[in-house]
Amino acid sequence: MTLKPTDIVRTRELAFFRAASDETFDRVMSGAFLQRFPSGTTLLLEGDSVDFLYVLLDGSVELGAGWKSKDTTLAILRPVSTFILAAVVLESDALMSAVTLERSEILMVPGESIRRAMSDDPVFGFAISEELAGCYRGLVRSIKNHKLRDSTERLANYLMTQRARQGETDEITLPHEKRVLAALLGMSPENLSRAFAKLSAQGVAVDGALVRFSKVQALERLARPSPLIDNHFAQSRSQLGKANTERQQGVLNDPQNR
Amino acid sequence: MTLKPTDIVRTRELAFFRAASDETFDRVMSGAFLQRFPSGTTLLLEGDSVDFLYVLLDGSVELGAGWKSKDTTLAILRPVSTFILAAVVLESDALMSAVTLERSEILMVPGESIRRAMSDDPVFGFAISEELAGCYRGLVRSIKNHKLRDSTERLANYLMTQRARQGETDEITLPHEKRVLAALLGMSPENLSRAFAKLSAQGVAVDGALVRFSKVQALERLARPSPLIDNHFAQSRSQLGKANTERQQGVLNDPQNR
DNA sequence: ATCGATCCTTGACATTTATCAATCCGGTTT
DNA sequence: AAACCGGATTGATAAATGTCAAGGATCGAT
Repeated sequence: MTLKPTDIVRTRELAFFRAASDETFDRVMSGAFLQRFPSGTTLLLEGDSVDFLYVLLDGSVELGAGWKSKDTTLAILRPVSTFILAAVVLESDALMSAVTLERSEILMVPGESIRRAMSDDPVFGFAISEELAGCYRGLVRSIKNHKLRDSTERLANYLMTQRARQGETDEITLPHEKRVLAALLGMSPENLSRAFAKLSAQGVAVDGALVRFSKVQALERLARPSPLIDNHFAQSRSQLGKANTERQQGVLNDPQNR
Repeated sequence: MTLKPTDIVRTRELAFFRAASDETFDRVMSGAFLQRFPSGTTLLLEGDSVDFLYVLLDGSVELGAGWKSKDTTLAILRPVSTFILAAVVLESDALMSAVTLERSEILMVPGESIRRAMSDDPVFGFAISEELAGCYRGLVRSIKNHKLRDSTERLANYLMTQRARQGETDEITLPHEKRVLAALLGMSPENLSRAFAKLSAQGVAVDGALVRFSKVQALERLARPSPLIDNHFAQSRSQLGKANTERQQGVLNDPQNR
């Protein structure tokens, strides 16, 4: 599949590619190629040795892992974002599996190109460090979210985050099926239903994918969002001098979340 | 507190300092200084803006976080290791608190020195990326450990890891108080006691800090350690061509664990 | 030797979450 | 319209974990 100009533009939206010189960028992209996958495709299994950086340009991808017949979702990615960067930098095996949740368009960049560019272009190298640091901090937030909050509190904060992203309105649309959302929040679908039911006391009304808030303050009092866990404390778009590369891994990796 | 030659040597044990040229290393260290802290000292609170890379040279440090009157331990560090590297790279606030668990010796390196060296010395910059990638993968392992295993399984795997590190013997010494160990494994001290009791069926006998194994195979069958979660699958020391920079964050950050 | 502090253990109980089964609902096919 | 399907909900139950309280072991200081 050949690369269209529009794919190039979207790829360059990534903070660490924006930091690269044109020369570096062109050299990295010269070995890259685009692939389209149907929904439900396993892109990689944990333990696979892969030497490509994956760039999700369209669709969505679930990162997960399993052990002893149990499975868990670690993150859901939306465009434009990358995955298995850490494995590429260290030339090691993937620790997570990746499965498409819908038809997806994915750019595959040879790992060697990335590593060479890091060595050749210190600005690019620094930007990769920033990206990795952001991913790391996203994981720290995710762990705190899981270890410090019960399922209802996680849902409440998820709703507050969505609300912040969808414009502080009192009606939002859930971007995933509820069972996917449940996996993302680390609970069973049954418990997600019950968590929604509990939040009716805080004025949360669910109708399919639509969620309406009638008592935002009560919800916020329960959610108690924190800038040290949640990443929606909008540096307003304008004052965003330095790109925020942090990822809300394990809660939602959203391109707005830079 | 002035820097002794031995401190310099120990600091250089860090993979990313070993990668640096002498010139880079000297420049980074020129602004650094050593501090000694008694046990129980809070080095930083989550949310603090700090611009130092902390290098633990002696003692041990607990990284933790809290929310709504709850607290959790994220990792326990032993020499030689660093913390808040990600915050330094991104010039942002700490997401975790750090408290000394014993009298500790800590080298503090100005963040600006690190960032400048990353830009000036691409080899050093690359090594920092490797370090960050290793920390990231350590956190992924930690999340998998917590979401896929129950408390008894986590303890069983912790014991297997310690056994591997202490030389595949059938008697090991726990390196922490049991309540610290409980926090590290994400359970209450009470449940740690019960988990030990359950493992007596697998031939685990506890006597204070001493743990004896009489049925290693049974224990291993329950623990089912995996190279995709646990990091003790010894690349034997000799074939260790490339340093393994991965950190077992949240389980134990051990200097052997490179 | 005794006291006291700290840590560990144990039991009873509450809470949280998962699991299983049944049902419901919306949309599509026949 | 009837049948059907997948996802979502609800209820009942079980398992895992946390909390509270009491008691026991250990160690150091007096």
